[in-house]
Amino acid sequence: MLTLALLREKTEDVKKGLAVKNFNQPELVDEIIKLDDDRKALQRDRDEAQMQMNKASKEIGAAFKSGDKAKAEELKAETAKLKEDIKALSEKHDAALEAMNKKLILLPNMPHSSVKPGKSEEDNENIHQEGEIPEFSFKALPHWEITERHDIIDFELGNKITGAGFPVYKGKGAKLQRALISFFLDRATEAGYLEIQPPLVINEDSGYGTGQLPDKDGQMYAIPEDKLFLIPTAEVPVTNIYRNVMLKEDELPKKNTAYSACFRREAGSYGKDVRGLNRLHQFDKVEIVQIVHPEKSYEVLEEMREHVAGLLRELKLPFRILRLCGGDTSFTAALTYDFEVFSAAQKRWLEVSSVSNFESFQANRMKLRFKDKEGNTSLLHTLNGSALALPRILASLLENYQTESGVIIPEVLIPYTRFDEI
RNA sequence: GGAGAAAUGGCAGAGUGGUCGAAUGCGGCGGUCUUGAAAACCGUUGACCUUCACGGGUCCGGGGGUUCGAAUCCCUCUUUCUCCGCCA
Repeated sequence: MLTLALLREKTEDVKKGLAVKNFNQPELVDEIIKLDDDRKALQRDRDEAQMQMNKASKEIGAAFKSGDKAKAEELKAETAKLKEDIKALSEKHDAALEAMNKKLILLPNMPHSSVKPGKSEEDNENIHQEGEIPEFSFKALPHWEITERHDIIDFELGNKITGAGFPVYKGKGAKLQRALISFFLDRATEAGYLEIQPPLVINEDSGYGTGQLPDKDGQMYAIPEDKLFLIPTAEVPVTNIYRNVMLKEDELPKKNTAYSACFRREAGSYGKDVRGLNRLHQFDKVEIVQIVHPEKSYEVLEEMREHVAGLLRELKLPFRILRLCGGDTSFTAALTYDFEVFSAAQKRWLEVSSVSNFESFQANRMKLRFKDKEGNTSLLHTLNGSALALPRILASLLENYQTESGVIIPEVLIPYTRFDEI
């Protein structure tokens, strides 16, 4: 959620920024400011009435104490009108506040100045590419054939137990997955992140805090009976650790990492994109989250980007980094880098990580603030990134590292898998 | 799942209808003293909204109610603790 101060001070800049994100209701900004003006006027009136009421109550109390019952009763009669006024003004005030908030949460985050306009993923900017794309002297198999040949991931079995998009990992497939999780968590720990095991189920307040609610609930699996949701990413429970929190400046930065299963309904997905491990309803991911001083967040974004790049380098997977255009940058993000690995048999780039700076957008919703040395409070900045999402890493590992007879395990993973080929 | 008790400032813990945003202690910050530190002593120490400012308003787990007036009474939800039951 954008701050009212920003809307007021930089009204035109905000409108321009939102246009980069293809947000087409600039008039909302003016409406919000107008509603806030109304609200302030109503608050002044209500506070004035409340003050008189408080004064009268004290006088009544004093009258009773001094035994002047008649005077007390007289004063009491006078408060009736005040009471009505306060009630009416309060209701109007609350209505204006609610109307304003309803509109305010419709505004997406402002994009960073480096974000270029654009409609979709086609307009994303390729800013970096490295690693060698493997060549095969034999016919390379897509990962879903490799997994079937070696019986390490069973998609059919998942269909039986749950439905499409819930594969069953078996034997070396399960172990390779576990190895990757441990590898990623260890690297995050070495980089100073505190490992967290969060709940996989969240309440409405948490969904609201990170922006999945109120209007993206269609992407989450819900448990309506308990008003709970399965997490779409560990970002949600981990960032919500800091909901309604006041940190001290010297506690910054807060660095957390978490492995979790992630659940996504992926309503509207279809076609070849969903083949094999490319798009699942349940998948594993290691997430990194940082809560930082507002002046440091872009520096930290680069640090996180470098962390993710380092993982892919160690796995020796060819990858590229995209700076997302306005249209593809999520509602809550100011700047996002996507990481894609090349999957050698499908001959496709697969998204394996998304690293974003949310600036104060989430912090404002969550009331996540810090107190500086002068005692002033201000909003913190939040960032997160996948480091990394497992299924597509697994897909490209299987495809890129395949031999005619099997799959070689990347060297850095062997201490974790304790086998060197499949 | 059943029965009971509780939820107050960073922490501990008073406060059962009236100048209570809240005693006291600890902790934090500033100062006196000291070569320095400790101890002692003095002062200070929550958030939010509003105002150019003075000031005003709100907040004692969340929500609602009674009352001229609620931390205090009532309803409800949540959480914690104790006992019983069940259980990885």
